[in-house]
Amino acid sequence: MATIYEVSKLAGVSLATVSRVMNKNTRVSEKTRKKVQDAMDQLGYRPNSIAQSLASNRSNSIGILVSELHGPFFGQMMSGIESELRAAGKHVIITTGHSEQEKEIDGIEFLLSRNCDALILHVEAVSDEYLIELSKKSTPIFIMSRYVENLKDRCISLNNEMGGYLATKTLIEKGHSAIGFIGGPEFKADSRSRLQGHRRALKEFNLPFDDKLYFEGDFKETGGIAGLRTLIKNNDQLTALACANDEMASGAMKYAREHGYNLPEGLSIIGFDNIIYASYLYPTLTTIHNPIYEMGHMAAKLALKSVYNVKNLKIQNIFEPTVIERNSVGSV
Amino acid sequence: MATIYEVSKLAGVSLATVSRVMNKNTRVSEKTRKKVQDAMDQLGYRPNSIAQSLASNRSNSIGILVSELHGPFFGQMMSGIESELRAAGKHVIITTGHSEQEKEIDGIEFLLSRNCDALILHVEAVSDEYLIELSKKSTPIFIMSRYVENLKDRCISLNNEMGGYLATKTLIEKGHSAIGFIGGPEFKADSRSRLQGHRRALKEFNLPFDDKLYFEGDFKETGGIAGLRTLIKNNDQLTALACANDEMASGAMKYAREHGYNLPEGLSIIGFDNIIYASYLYPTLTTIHNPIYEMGHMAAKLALKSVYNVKNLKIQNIFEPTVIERNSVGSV
DNA sequence: TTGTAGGCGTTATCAT
DNA sequence: ATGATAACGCCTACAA
Repeated sequence: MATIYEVSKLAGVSLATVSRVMNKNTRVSEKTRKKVQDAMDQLGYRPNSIAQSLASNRSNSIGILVSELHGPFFGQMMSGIESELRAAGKHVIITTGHSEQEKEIDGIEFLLSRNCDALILHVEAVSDEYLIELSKKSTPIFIMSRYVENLKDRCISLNNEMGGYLATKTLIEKGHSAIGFIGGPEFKADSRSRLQGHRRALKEFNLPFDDKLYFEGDFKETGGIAGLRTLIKNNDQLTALACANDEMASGAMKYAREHGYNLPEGLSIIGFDNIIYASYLYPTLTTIHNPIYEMGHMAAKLALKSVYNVKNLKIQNIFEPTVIERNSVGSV
Repeated sequence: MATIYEVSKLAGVSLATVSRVMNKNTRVSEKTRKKVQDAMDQLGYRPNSIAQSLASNRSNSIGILVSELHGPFFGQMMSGIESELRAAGKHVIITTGHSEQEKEIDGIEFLLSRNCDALILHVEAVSDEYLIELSKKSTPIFIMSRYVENLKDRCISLNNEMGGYLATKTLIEKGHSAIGFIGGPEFKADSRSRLQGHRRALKEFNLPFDDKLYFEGDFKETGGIAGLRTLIKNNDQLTALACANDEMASGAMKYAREHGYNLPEGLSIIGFDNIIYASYLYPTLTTIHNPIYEMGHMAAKLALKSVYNVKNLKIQNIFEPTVIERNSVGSV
């Protein structure tokens, strides 16, 4: 790879001048600019961004930490962030935390060591305190899909409580009263909020919260299967089920169908997230829309605004969920 | 952030010694090692990997280029690569090409400029010649899910032709003869191979290939919908449909159901890829398994072996597809 | 075993 | 407008 030195030699100018035409800020005469440009083209010169980064303490790249690289949720999120950033000429460096504290911290430190200009984090295992400490360091951090009070203007999150509320309310309004709830892992704040919303809806309609109708799932298909099996065992009067995400809803649908339930007549199911294939399921899944792609965009905008001083960006920190009515919920 | 210089000062040793304890290769006395380690801990020292990379011309990270960050296919692929690499202490830098030549090249140059030790590419728009040229440069490249004859030992790919063949053969053996085929975009090599396999199966069973029963889709749900609509218009005797990927199969299933077909009695559908939610569909989708996660693992192993000299890794360049029988294909 | 010093490819601060 | 030259933080011969 050609270096700036060879370019300067071929163009007959100094290193500094070459650097100047690359970073089209300072003034260079049109004539020398052309000379340099020609030399660059001729040598097929590409700046070494590592060296740029070391010298300028700027990398034009933003670190992203997600729990997993697969799955519709993270896919949408990463896409949202990347498309916005790429349009602004910035790059992303993605790494994973696997929902484990040690790996999350490890990932963050990797990103930091790569001189990222900012970090966009979707972390689940790390504590609020850790994030607050981290935010005091020089690299700005932004938090996706999690609300930390002390860092609220750096968080882009969904009103999960409202989502949980809407899900259960939707079922109640269709006449259901024996409603099961399959939640996510309780160590995740999202899970707790969604459950809380469920409880609020029950309360509002004077329905009791029954431990026997609650199951702590894993946000995966298996959790939906195990959950429904358990809930049915606990209460065979069950007519409706709210799941804290669509994967679990899909698992529950599968279990229900395999055990002779007609959907939605025999059992109404509502999901959460509105992941891409919710509409591919049969019956198509009624669910709570989680605008994660838009939230990714917004996190990117927030970074662009506060790190690169891009102007005219309106920031919205909290997104509201909406009900997507499809065919998996029936009236009783 | 503390630098190596501060560590050396605090520990009372030279820069070189600190560097040595970091890169635990050369010998350092246990005593000084401990001194240095203590100084590091005390300062919360983290090496700046940018500087390391510039100085050593090694980044311990591997660049990955995928078409999109979302979607089950790429998710599985990235996960496969990342998990293998992470276990070996290497990191990934992911970027996207969006199936456009310019963006793919742009992405590759970004990765190159970040001093990646190797590149794992899933490129669709760039030419074989470009890849061959690229492979001559100093950064090794490995190619996912695409077969380039001159670079065959650097390719990890699926036998797509066989997959296409198996899909159609499966339908024929269930008694179908009026078989539609919704392919992927023809500029993609995968699409062409799958179509070719379809034609081979037809030929083997003495069935003619009929232009009216072929539709060039887009590998998305919409392609399945548009495709089935067109094929039905062209031939109302259609009893079976092979789709070049599961997304299109899912679109076709949706269209079919909305137009009064019973599945699979009225229409048999087979997909391709066996993406995660193929088994969530109703009826569960019979499809061709594409072991993309394993292929990701293998690409990572290939990189580890040839770039970092990791031993005892068996490399398999071509993977064979298998038929996954579920419930979307019926007998006629 | 440990230290010295030059170099990695840029940027940025001075001069000129 | 352009050119020297010192950083940036680390690695790695070469010396000691």
